[in-house]
Amino acid sequence: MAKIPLPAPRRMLTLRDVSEASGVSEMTVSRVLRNRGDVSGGTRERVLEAARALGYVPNKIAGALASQRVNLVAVIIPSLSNMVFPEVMTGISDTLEDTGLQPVVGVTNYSPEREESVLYEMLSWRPSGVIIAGLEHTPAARAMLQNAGIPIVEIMDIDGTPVDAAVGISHRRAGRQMAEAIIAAGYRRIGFLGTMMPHDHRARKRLAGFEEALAEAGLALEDREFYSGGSALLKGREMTEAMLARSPDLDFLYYSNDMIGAGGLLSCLSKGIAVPGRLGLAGFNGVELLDGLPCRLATMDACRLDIGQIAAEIIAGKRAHQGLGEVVELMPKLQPGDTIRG
Amino acid sequence: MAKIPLPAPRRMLTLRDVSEASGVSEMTVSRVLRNRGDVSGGTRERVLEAARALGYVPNKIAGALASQRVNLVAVIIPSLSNMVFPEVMTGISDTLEDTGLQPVVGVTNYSPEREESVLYEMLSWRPSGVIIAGLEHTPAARAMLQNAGIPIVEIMDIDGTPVDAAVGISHRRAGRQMAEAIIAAGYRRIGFLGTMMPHDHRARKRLAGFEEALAEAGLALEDREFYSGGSALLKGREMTEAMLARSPDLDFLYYSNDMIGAGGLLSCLSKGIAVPGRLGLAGFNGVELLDGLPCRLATMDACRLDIGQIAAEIIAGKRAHQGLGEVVELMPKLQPGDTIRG
DNA sequence: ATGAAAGCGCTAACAC
DNA sequence: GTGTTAGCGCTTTCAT
Repeated sequence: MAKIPLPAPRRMLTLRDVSEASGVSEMTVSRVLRNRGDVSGGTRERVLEAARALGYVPNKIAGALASQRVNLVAVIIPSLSNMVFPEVMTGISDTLEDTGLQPVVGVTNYSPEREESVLYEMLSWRPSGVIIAGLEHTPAARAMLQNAGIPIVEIMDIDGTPVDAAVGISHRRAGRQMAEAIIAAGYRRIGFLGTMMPHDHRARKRLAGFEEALAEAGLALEDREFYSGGSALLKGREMTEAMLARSPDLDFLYYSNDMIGAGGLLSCLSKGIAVPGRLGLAGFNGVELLDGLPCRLATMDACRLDIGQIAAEIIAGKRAHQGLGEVVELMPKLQPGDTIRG
Repeated sequence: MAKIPLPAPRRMLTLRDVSEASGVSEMTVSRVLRNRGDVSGGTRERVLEAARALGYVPNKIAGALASQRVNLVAVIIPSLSNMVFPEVMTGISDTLEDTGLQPVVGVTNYSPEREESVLYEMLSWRPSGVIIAGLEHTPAARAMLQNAGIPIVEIMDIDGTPVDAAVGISHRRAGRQMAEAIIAAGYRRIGFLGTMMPHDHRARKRLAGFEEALAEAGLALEDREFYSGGSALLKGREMTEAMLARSPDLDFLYYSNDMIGAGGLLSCLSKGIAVPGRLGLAGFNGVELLDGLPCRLATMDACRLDIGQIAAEIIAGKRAHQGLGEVVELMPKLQPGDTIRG
C-alpha cells in the first residue's frame, strides 16, 4: 500500500507532534512559535519548517489557560443592520490591528436580557476587555462588568454613569442642538418620526433633548409617529405621508435616524413637496448613504469611527486610562445639508 | 473594620470558591452548573445560590480544554457593511440559537491573505465548525480547512469545488438568467456597472454568466464602468451619469449590486429619464432598501436568510450531512420590478 | 448522589 | 540557548 504524503489527521496536532518532528523540546517549539526568548537561528528554522509541513495550528485554549492571557476583546452591540455599528467596528478593528488583540462581536438586538446573556457568555472566555454599547444594563450585567477585573468601555452615549470608562456623545445635547438650529432657521411647526423601540435609549435621549429645547423656545411638537421593524426607508416614506396627510401645516420633520429621513425625503420629492422650501427635514447619524440622495437632509455625525478608535485605545492601554469614571465626550458636528438655511 | 458585603474580587472566581461557599465538592458544583448527572434538589439549590451570590462566571477556557468541546462556530465573511452579510448572520444566529452553539464572526475585507490569517486565528480556538463565504481560498487556507477535522460549509456560491459542503446559488446562472430576461423584454443596447474588486468572485461570475447569455443571443455589452470604495449609492449615481453621457443610446443598465443600482435609479429620476420607458435597470441582491424607492429596479434575491439557515443546520448536525462534497444549490427568484416588462 | 484522581495542551519559572 | 517541572481550572472516569 502506497504511503499517502500528508493524510488529514484525525486528531488535531499538538506541540508534541512538532517537537518530535523537529527533534526539539516542546518548550523550545513553543518559544519559536511565539517569538519569545532566545532561540538559535538553526533550531528556529527547523521548528518552523516542521510546523508548516505538518500544518500545525496552535491550541489557544490551552495557551490561554496556561498563560492566563486571552487576546480577545468582547464587543457588544445592539445590531449589525443599523449601518452605525459596522463603522464603529471598523474603528475598533483598525486600532486593535497592531496590538495583538482581536475583537469578538456579540449582538443583542436591543434586548437587555439578551445583552446579559451575551455578556455572560463572552466573559466566560475571559477576554482582555469589554466594549459595550450604551450605559443602560440590567443590574446583573452591571455587576458582571464591575467584577470582571478588566477594562470596560461603554460607548456611543455619555448621558449616565459608566461602570468604568465611557466614550461617546451626549444624545440629549445632540437633540437640543438640532432643535436650536431648526428654530434658528425659522421653522415653527415641527413633527417627529422615530422608532418605537423602548430600549433604544439613545434615540429616546435625543428626543428628550429636542423637546426640551423646543419648550425653552415656547414650542412643542405638533405631531409624532413611531414605527418598528421593516425596511427603514419604506417606513420613512409611509410615516411621512401619513403624517403630512394628518398634519398638513407642518414645516419641519425631525427623524430619529437618517434612513427613515431618507425615505421621507424621497417621498417628498416624488410628491413634489419642495425641500427645503415648503418643508425642512433632519435625521441623525451622518450616514454615507445620504451623499447619494438628490438633496441633503440635515443630520448630525455621531463620531462613530472616533468612538471605536478611542474605545479600542483605552482597552489596548494606548491611552492613559484615568481609572474609574473616565468619560470621553466627543462633539458631533451638525451638518445643515440643504434643508437648514442659515 | 466593618466587613464589606461583596467586594469586587481581584482575581476571577473559580469552581473552588463556589465549592467552599456551598460546602459541596467542586465536582458536584460543576454538575449543577452544567445540568449534568443526578444532583439532589437540596444541594442543587445551595450551589446555585452560592454561585449567584458570589457572581461566579464559569471559565470556558478551562472547560473547553478539559472536555475537548467548544461551542463556537467560526463564521468568516468579507464585509459587514455590505447589507448582505448581516442577513446571512441572522439566518445563522437564529438556527444556532437552540443548539448551544455560538457564532463568532471574522471579517476579511475581501482580502485572501486576511482571510487566511482570520481563519488561522479562529481555528486556533478549536471551533465546532466553520462557515466561510466563497469557494476561493489560498492554498494554505484550503489546507487548514481540510485538516481541521470539523464540518466546513462554504456559503453564497456553488460554482466551484467545495472543501466539504457548500450552500449557495450559482452566480453564473444568476447572471445568465438576468440577461435572458432582459433580452426577452426587448432590450438590446446594454451597459454594465460594477465593482472593481478583483476578489469579489461572485460579482465576477455573475458578469461572466451575463455576457455568455448575451453572446448566445448575438449581443455584447456596449459599455462598462467600474468603481471601488466610497458610498455605493453616490457611485451608482456618478457612474450612471458618466455612462449615459458617453453612451446615450443604451437602453438598459445592469448593475453588480442593488445599492449602485439604486443610485442609478435616483439619478435617472432626477434627470427626468423615464424608467422603464426610456431605460431599464437591474441590480442584484434583493435588498430591503429597494422597497423604499419610488420605482422598482429588477433584481434577484440571493437567498441570504436560507443560506445562513441551511449552513447552520449542517454545522449543528440537524441536517443529514452527506459527507464530503455535499452541495445545496438554492434557486434565486428574479424580481422583475417595474423595469422589466413582460 | 457524591467524591477523588488524572489529565486536557500549553506556558511560567526556574534549572542547566 | 535549551530542557524540566509544575500547574492553569475545569471535566472525564471511576470509585463509593
